[in-house]
Amino acid sequence: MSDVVEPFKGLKGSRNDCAKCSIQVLCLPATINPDDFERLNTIVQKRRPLKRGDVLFASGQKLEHLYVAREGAFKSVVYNTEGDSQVTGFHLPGEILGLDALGTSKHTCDSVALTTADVCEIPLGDLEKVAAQVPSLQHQLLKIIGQTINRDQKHIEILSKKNAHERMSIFLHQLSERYRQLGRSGERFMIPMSREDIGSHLGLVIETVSRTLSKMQEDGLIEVNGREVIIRDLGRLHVLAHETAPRKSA
Amino acid sequence: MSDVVEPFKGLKGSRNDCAKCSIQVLCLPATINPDDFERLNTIVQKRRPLKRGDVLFASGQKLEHLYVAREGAFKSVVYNTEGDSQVTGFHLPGEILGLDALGTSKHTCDSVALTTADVCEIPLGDLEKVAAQVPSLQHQLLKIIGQTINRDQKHIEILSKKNAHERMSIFLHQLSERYRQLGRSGERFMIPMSREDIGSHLGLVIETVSRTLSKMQEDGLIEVNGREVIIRDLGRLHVLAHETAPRKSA
DNA sequence: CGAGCCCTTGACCGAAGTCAATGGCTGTGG
DNA sequence: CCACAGCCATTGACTTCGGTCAAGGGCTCG
Repeated sequence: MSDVVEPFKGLKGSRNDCAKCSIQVLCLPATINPDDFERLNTIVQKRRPLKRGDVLFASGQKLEHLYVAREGAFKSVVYNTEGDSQVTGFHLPGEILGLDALGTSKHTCDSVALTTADVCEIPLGDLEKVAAQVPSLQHQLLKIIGQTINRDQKHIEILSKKNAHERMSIFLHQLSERYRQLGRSGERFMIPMSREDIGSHLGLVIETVSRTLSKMQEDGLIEVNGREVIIRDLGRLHVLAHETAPRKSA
Repeated sequence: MSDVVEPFKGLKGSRNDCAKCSIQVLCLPATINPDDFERLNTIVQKRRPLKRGDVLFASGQKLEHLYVAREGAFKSVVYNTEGDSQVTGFHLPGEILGLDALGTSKHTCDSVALTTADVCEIPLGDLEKVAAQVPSLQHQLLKIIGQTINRDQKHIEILSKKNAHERMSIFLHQLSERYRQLGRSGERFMIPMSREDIGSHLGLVIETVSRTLSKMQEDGLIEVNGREVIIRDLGRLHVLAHETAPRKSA
């Protein structure tokens, strides 16, 4: 299922494989020398195994660690007072979790495992200290955070301008792309989230998600069977996901 | 029009008033000692006056500085290939501009002055260096960035769950709150942006923005006259903006 | 004082939400 | 092993919010 986090064959003496993982996220493509590597290594404390439905951190909790997803999938969920929820993002291996709390030092969302999952834990205080000593790390940290901002802004764009079919195309295309980059198949995969989660994330109701998937299947774009998706026409999906087909007046 | 950026009466010897301004944003409420202040002071290079429509930075430009808005208002706009645009955010005095470029080192949006405006300029490279030496500054920087992320996520929530009336209520309420915090009136203000800009930001067309404002006026919630807005019932606006009145199934 | 914006208002229409029925799966207990 | 409960997903019929199209009014600037 995952030969994903297996690089850094050249680096010996790492305390655990989790350090490799966080290094991969935090330092690539920045260069890092063995000394600095070891320094970062010592602060990546441990990993946590989680099972489906487990909460990695909950809204309101004090920010103590950042996490790097190693394996499995997560969703970020915010709850309004009435208990209705909103999925603000999905997270796959190699992505960073916990940035939501940087602003207030308290988490603003729940992070929930969608599958069996596994993360590395990096105490933020320690990370800040090391970052202050290792310029490339500091820079890379800012970069990763910046990418999170870019992703959010892209999502804002989608939600304010795209219709249901476009949203689903973009969603599937992004998912495919992320799996591909993880070295898995980008053409055939199990989606880890429910229709409900997808709908919440895309600002659609579950029925619309379902109908849209059926339509895409009719059109020969994909094949769906429950949580299994096969992309039949990746080229066309790419076009649909990127074309400037505005809903609402441009 | 603005007695906004006038604090720090106790700090003498600052090279320019712009340093005060950026200090206010970057270091409050963190403590900073005079030495560190002076160090930060030296990197805040200059300020730029802009007039309505001027572009502070454009999409694709290399990231060189962060900016702190001192006076006036800005919008962030992204353009898709076809030239249709999307307003991703509005920025008032005291807010930071340019974070969009942290991820790729290139700006991903245009920042356009909506009014006569004024900013401080902080070279990012220098800022990183000083931040590495001043832990409280580094921490504060992360905090501000985190707040940007939180704001984006809030916006995502609005766009995926709120109807037109709720969006406008939230928009007006936020604007009122921001002006209040700047020491201006939160009950009577000129909105610096066009209906077009508002609509783009909220995922609505201009006609809907207009109609909704008219409806709110009918209801005695506000008074509108072109760009001038008077909040007539701030309490009710607050309720409308915060109540959990879901569009789409909770 | 006329052109060009920006904004408002009305009439109409369609995409997506709501409500409701049905059809698998999965797991549990008799 | 079957039956039944509880999800989750699909599909259809109907409704509605907000987008589209069109006309007109008011400001500003040249």
